[in-house]
Amino acid sequence: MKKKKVSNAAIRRIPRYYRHLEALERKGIARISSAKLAMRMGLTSSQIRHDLASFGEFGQMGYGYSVSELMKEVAGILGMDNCYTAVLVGGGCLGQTLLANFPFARYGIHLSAVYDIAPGMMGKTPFGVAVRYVSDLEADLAIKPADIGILTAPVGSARELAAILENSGVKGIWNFTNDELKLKDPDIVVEDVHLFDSLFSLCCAINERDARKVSNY
Amino acid sequence: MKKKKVSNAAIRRIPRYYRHLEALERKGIARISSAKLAMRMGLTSSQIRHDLASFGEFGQMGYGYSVSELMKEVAGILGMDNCYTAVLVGGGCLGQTLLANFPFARYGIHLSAVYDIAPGMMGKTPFGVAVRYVSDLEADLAIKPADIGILTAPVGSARELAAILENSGVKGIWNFTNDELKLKDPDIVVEDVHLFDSLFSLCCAINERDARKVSNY
DNA sequence: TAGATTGTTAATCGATTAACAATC
DNA sequence: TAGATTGTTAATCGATTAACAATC
Repeated sequence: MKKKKVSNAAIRRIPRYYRHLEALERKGIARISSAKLAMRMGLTSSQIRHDLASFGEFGQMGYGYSVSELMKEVAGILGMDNCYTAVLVGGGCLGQTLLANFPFARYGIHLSAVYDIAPGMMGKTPFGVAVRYVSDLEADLAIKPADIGILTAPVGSARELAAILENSGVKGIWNFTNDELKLKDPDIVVEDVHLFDSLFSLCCAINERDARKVSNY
Repeated sequence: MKKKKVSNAAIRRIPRYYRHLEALERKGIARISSAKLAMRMGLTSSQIRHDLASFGEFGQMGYGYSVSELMKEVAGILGMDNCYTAVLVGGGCLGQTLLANFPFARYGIHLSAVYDIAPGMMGKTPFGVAVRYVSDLEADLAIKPADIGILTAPVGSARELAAILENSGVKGIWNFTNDELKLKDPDIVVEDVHLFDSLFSLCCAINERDARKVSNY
C-alpha cells in the first residue's frame, strides 16, 4: 500500500497542507474531509486524496482525516522529525532578516552557526546563533557537518561557497543568491528563492492578462 | 503566427531566460542557438523553441537567436517596458532588505513609496523612496494608483492591506506575508513568496531522497 | 443500517519532447 | 549550394480530475 511514486508536484504542495492543518488545529477543528480541505485550499478533493495517498493511508473512510494525526504524518513527510541542522552562510541584511523572522527551531531545524566576513559581527549571537568567519566554514563543517546550507551571501562568492557546502556533504542548499549553482552531485537538492524570477513572473502574468483584455475589444 | 496559447509553465520560465540572456550579453556573446541555450539552462532545445514561439518569431533559421534582440523581446514579454509602478507596504526588516537589494528601477519598476506605521521612519527616504504612514495608503492610491503592491507587512494586517490594494485597482500583489490572500477579483495576479513552503519543499525532497536511498539496500 | 468519505483505477488534460519540413 | 537551425506538428509523458467500489 505504502510508497507509491511521489510526484514532484505533490512534494511542492505538502508544506502548504501543513500550514492549513496548523491553522485548522488553531481553530480547534479536529477532523476534516478532503472535500472541505479542498474548498479551503482551492484544490480538488481528488488531488488531495491522491497527494496524501502517495505517502500512506492517513484517512478513515466515512470520516475523513483527523487534523492532529494528519498533521503529525505531514510533519514527518516534511522531515520535521529529523532534527536537520543548518548553517546560514551570509550574515548581511538578508541573512539577518531570515534569522529574525523564520522560526527554524519551531519546525525542528537547528541553526548551528551564521558565517560572515565582517569582524564587527564576531562574538555576537544574534537570536542565539553564534557568528563565525566564513573562512572557518570548511573546517567547522568537517568537524560538525550540516544537513542544509542556507546561502545568503553576495553573488560573487556563491559558487565557491556552494562548493564548500557540497564537499562537506550537505543534503540540500537553500539558495538566495542570484546565481544558479552548478553542483557536481545531482543528488544534492537545491531550492532557489529567486526574487527576480518571482517578481517578473508576476509582471509577465499581468502583461499577458492585459494583452488578452485588450484583444477582447 | 503570433499569440498562441501561452502556458503557465512557460510564463514561470521567462524571467530565467532573461537572466541568462543578460549574462550572455555581459560575456559579449551576440548569438545563441536553442541547443546551446538549452545546455546552459538545463532544458531541452525543443522546450526553448516552444516557449519562445508562443510569444512570437524571434529566431532566424540556420542562425539561431540574436542575444540582444531576444533580450529586448523578452524584456517586453516581462513588461519591463510598461513602466509599472509599485508601492511597498511594510517597511520592516524584510521591506528594507528588498529596498536595499532589489534593483527595481534597473528593471523598469518605479517604487513610488514605502508604507509603514513607525513614526521614526517618517520623513526619511531610504534608497530614495519616500516613507508614508500606512493610514495614508488608501488615499494615496486613490490619487495615484499603482500597478503592483508589494506586501511585506506582518501577518496580522495582511488581509486588510490586500483589500485596500485590491480596491485601489492594483494589477498584481507580490505577497511576502505568511497569509494566503483571499481576493474577490480573480483577475488580480498574486505571486506568493512563501519561505516556509520553499524551505520545507527542500526538506521534503531530502527526506524522500533519503528514504529511496535506504530502500535500495 | 444508511450516509459519508476514503483510496484507487481509469479518463482527461496539459506540458514536454521528438521529428522534420521550411528556410536562412 | 550545403549546413545549421528555426517554428510547428505529432507523439509521449506526467499530473489532474472523475468515477466508484470498499468500508467505516
